[in-house]
Order: sequence, then C-alpha cells, then structure tokens
Amino acid sequence: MITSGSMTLAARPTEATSVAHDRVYRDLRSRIMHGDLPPGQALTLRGIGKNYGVSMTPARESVRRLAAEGALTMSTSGRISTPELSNERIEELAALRALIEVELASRALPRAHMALIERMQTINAVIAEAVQRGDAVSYIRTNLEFHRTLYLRAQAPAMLAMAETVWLQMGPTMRALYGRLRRTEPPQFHRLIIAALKAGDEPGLRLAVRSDVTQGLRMLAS
Amino acid sequence: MITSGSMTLAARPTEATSVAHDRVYRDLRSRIMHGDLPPGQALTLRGIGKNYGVSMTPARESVRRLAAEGALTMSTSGRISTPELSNERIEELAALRALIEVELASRALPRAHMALIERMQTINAVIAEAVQRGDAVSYIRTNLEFHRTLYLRAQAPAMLAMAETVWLQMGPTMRALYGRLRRTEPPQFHRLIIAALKAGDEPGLRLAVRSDVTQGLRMLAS
DNA sequence: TGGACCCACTTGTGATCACAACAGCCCCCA
DNA sequence: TGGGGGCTGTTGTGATCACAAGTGGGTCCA
Repeated sequence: MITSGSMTLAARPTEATSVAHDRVYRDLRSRIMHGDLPPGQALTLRGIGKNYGVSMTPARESVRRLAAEGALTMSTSGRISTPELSNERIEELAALRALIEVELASRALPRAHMALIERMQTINAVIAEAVQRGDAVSYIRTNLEFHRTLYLRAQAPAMLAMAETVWLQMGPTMRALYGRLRRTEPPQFHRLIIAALKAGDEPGLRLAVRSDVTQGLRMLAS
Repeated sequence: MITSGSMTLAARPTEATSVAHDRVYRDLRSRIMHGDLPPGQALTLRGIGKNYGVSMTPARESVRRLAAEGALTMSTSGRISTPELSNERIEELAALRALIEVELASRALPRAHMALIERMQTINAVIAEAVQRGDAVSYIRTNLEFHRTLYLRAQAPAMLAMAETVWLQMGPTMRALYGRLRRTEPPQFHRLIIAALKAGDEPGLRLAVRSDVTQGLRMLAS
C-alpha cells in the first residue's frame, strides 16, 4: 500500500469531479506516471477499492482505462500489474518521445514568452533540489512538469495527450532507471532548451529536446 | 450489425478471447475506426448491451476503454457519442499521422521485400474497386490495411498502436469527409509509396507517406 | 528429502438492482 | 401563439452477489 502523499500537481483548476471512478483513475494515473509504483507491481480490484473506499466497479473502470493507455498490463488470466518493459520497448518509447516532443517544442517556440521561460527556470531549480535529495518521484514529477509547461504553449492537445501517454507507460521503468543510474547533477540539456528558447533558435531547440528525452536511454545501454 | 468482413489482418493468431467485454470492444472499435458510425452518433450502455446480448457491465467497460483511446467522447453528464472533431483537431491529428507514419514507413523500408510490395499492390487494387463503388467503409478499411501492411514491417508495436489510435479518433470524421469530397480515383500517392519502396528511396518514401496522410486535409480546407 | 498432487482462497467477470440526474416533451397560461 | 414549468422516461453510476478460473501453499507419498 503506497502512501498517497501531498501530490500537489501544479495547476489543475477543475478538480472536483466527485465521480468515484474518475477520482481513482486520476490518482492511480498520477502515481504510475511519476514512478510511485515499481515495474511489475501487482494490483487487485478489491485492494484498489478498499484503498479508495469504493466498490469493485469504479476500481475496475479505472484499471480498464489505464490498461487502455498502456499504464497497466493485464495477464491472460486478468491479473493486473504495472508493465515491465523490454529494452526494445523502452527504446521505441524514447523514439516516440523524441518524435512527438520535438514537434511540440517546435510549435511552442513562437509563443514562448519571457514569463514562460522564467517559469521553466524556476522548475529547473526544483529539479536540482530533487536530484540532490535523491528523490526519484519528485525528480520525475518535476521533470515532466518542465516539459509540460513548454508543450502546453504548443496549443496541440492531441499531441500533448500522446506525449503524456508515453510518459505514463514509462513511469514505473523511469523510477527503476533512476535508482540504477544515480544522478548527481540536474539534466544538462534543460539549460540548452532554455537557451534555445531565449535565442529563438529552432534547430537548436529540436536538438536539445531530442537529446534530453533520449539521454537516460544512452546511460541504460552502457 | 456490420459484417465483420474478411479483415485478414496479418498475424493475429490469438483471436478467440471469448471474454464478453473484449468482444464488444473489438467490434465497436472496428466499426468506429472504419467509419461505420457518423460523427456525433449517440450510444447507450443498455443499447450496446442489448446489441451484443450482454449486460451493462461489459458494455460499460468497452465504452470506457474506447473513450480512453479517444474513439468515443463522454459529455459532462456521461452521455456517450462518437467525437465531432473541430478543424483544428483534424489538422492536429493529420500532423500526428504524418509524424508517426513517416517514421514507421522509414523503419519498414529496409525490411520491405518484394512479397510485401506485391501485397500492397494487391490491396491498392481493392481500394480502386471500393472507390469505383463509392463504398466509403470499404475504402477506409482497405486504405488503412494498405498502411498497416507496410508499418507492421517496422517492428515497432508501440508506434503502430499510436498510429491506430489516431485512425480510431478520425474514423467517424473520415467517413463524413469521404462523403463530402466524392473521390473518383484511387489515392495517387499510394503509387509513389510503392515506387519509393521498390527504389529503396527513403526521402521519397517519407515525402510520399506525408503527402498521402495529409491529402484529404487539403481538400477539406478548400 | 524431493516432487507431485490437491484443496482452499484469492481474483477477475458478468448480471442485477437501486438511485440520482438529466433530457425531452407536453401542457398550461399569459 | 409563444414561452416557461413540471413530469416521465431514459441513462449513467455504484454496490452487491454468484461464479469460474487460476494461484499458491501445504501435505502426502515414493
């Protein structure tokens, strides 16, 4: 059983849906995306229901929805668990991140004003703190917030949704990767992204984003 | 009730799941992707259940899963319908198709042997027949089969799944578009795709695929 | 001591029911 | 004749139950 913690995900104004299955879905999704759960973690409908104080029905709908997004896998007998990704799958998802996020960054560039860049610098400082604390969950969450802050400016909701789906699938594995490679410094390419944004340098931005989303992969391969 | 047709989707050995919600899901998904349902078509859980001879529970799970993939939308009060896409959304989805499918085609190119190209030519002939009959559903289905046949060679299941998710979201709208623009000849860019495959011309292939997936859009804009 | 079998329990699936909310429709009155 | 209010039927939500299938462990025999 995982402690729900103070999830304070930035800027989600419309929160109170009050619909049970949606509340369960959102919380589980956030936990999975941010690496709260390790790869291969088993879950049960009755367990989820008891955790959220609901019956099996909303738990089942949440799980079904998350499974459709690739955030959970279901064995042939229906057992639920977080995915354990093969190396090929990880590489493919990283390639997808590169494809989609480079495009999102490129579309966001003309709209990236100074206030946005400053916000990204602030987030980057929070990432540095998380790295120093060795806090994997906080690092992953803040890192994704850095990217999402930029991509929201692209005004491309379908593309952003695709990118988030990839993040969701990689969540548990990202946590495991983080624990393995033991970062000691904040991501270097974030500086390049910010510099390219300030300079209005589109090719440089594309390269920086591509490098950033595939950097962890190179460390894994070694 | 729509005839399942001879989908002969290459290599789907494990078909009979016999699980009710999965059977409903697959049939609904196929119908939506291939344009059997117009945009804005309303659906009800009890109606779906009656159609497939099941209770509301499997119907609800199928709908929830399809909604998660963007194949269905749910109003704030929970009403279910196929999506009605804005022009901006259509353009965005076409851009996503271009991004992902160009990459898939590029990855498939080194593995595209003559047998595959011949199969694609056969499919292309079927497309021509569907166009002459003015059969929108058959045209959409065969056209997607043409693309999927190529992309399966890319050995990139996550990317292919993303591409299919986009197809799914565009399904109902594709049907409406087809009815509006009244094709009289088979897609010209399919020839270019096949020619580029034969020549091993990677830049040419990328351009042909990009042109093919965005051609309908240009007609819409006029 | 090692392995195979068996049983009990856990777990997902599907059906059914009660309920609240919304939609559409009709009627009535100005 | 037009618009507002109320009502009925429809629809999604969540809980509960019966059931089948698979898992895991414990026991018994060789």
